[in-house]
Amino acid sequence: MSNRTRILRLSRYKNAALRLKSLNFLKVFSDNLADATGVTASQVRKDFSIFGIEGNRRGGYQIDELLTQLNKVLGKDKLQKFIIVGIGNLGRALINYQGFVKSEIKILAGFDIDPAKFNRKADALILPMEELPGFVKTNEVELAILTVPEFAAQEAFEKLRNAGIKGILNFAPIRLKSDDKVIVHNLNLETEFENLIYFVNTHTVPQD
Amino acid sequence: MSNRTRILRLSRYKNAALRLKSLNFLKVFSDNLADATGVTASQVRKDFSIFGIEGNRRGGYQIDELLTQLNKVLGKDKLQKFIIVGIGNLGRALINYQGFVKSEIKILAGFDIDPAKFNRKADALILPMEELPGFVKTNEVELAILTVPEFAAQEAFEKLRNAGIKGILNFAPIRLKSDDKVIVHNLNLETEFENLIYFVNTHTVPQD
DNA sequence: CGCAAATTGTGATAAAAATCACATAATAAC
DNA sequence: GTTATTATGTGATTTTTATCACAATTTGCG
Repeated sequence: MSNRTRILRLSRYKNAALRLKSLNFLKVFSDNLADATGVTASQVRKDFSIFGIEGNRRGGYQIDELLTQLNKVLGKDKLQKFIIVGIGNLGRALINYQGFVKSEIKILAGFDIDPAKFNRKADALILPMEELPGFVKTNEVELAILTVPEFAAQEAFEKLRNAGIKGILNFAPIRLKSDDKVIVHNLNLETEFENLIYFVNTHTVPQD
Repeated sequence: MSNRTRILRLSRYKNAALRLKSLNFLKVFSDNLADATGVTASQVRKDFSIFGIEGNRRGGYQIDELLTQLNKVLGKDKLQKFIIVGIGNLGRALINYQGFVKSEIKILAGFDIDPAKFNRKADALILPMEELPGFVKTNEVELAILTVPEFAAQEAFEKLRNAGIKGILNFAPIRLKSDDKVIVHNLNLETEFENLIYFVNTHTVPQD
């Protein structure tokens, strides 16, 4: 009882709660979160109930308490260290992205095979692939982002697997052959574009 | 009978078929596509059947014919023109991304409020926001990508809406208030990261 | 040509996800 | 302190989505 869409919704609730907190709200109700995220109020409550997150009848949810619990469920109560393989346009953008700094996500280093991209400065460390296994071990990294071209994806994936990486966010447009040692989450930008195109062309409104 | 996940799967089938075509395959069976995309063969057939895509019993699907039909359903039988608003790390990466060139997706121009980012060269046109409505009209653009910071998202959205944009791929971490004139597809990278973190931390395997 | 093998297409069935609806509890008002 | 009001939490129900299973059809082979 823990599918992907439900977890995605928990993330959204957390973001909505954070925004309300920044507006000095102290408590929040299921229908506030529902409005902010575009689901029904009972969906919110059901999701919470499945993860044992409780509020007070009539009193709603204390935002601070709620955030603590959501972060705990989502594993954001501790720093999550990533590396990134493939420093093209997208890889570079992610490494420079400032949106994660306030959250518990940190991209420690990038890796590439192109010496022209290497960079030993601490703020945007880019290292040769050969150093990947050592780096992963020393820094106890479990998570990786894969932003290499399609033809290089499977090989890069094997290297990450062998280095002991446990989870990969894969932007390469290919389904990686994996056993269940490594969890791969695929995110294909072209597919997302196509999805939007479909709904615009058919004038139908998807329920997000 | 046309939800988002089903359309996402059609995109994946298309990508898988393209890959097989590049390996000189002429026909493909539902279980090939199933293997390549990680679903069941009957799911593939059911998806096709819902969109009236037919193969031959015993003969499978002719790849060329299948691609034509999938592209038609997905609206990729004609060029889809995008603009992009917000030229930060991610916006710049998408504008420079080469992955779309072979597909029917083209990003015509970027828009920003920062004069330092303006660029009138044809290959990576970046214009001031004031020129957006005119550009959209002249070039008959219906689709946009929104990569501005959270605080600027709602305002940028209104401008896109007023300019006549019909669909928006929104990377800003906020749910935009919209009527049904504009279709908004939200894609929050932090949420995707959190999703992976959850499944790695809980050692559960999501069915992708 | 006729039989065997393989694959589709889809109605029936099962599983999963979302919504409903209401008893239960907390809060506020007087 | 009693009553009225407002939210939650969750079992029951409905809706949606996916799988099963098999008849129908095509292809290949002797």
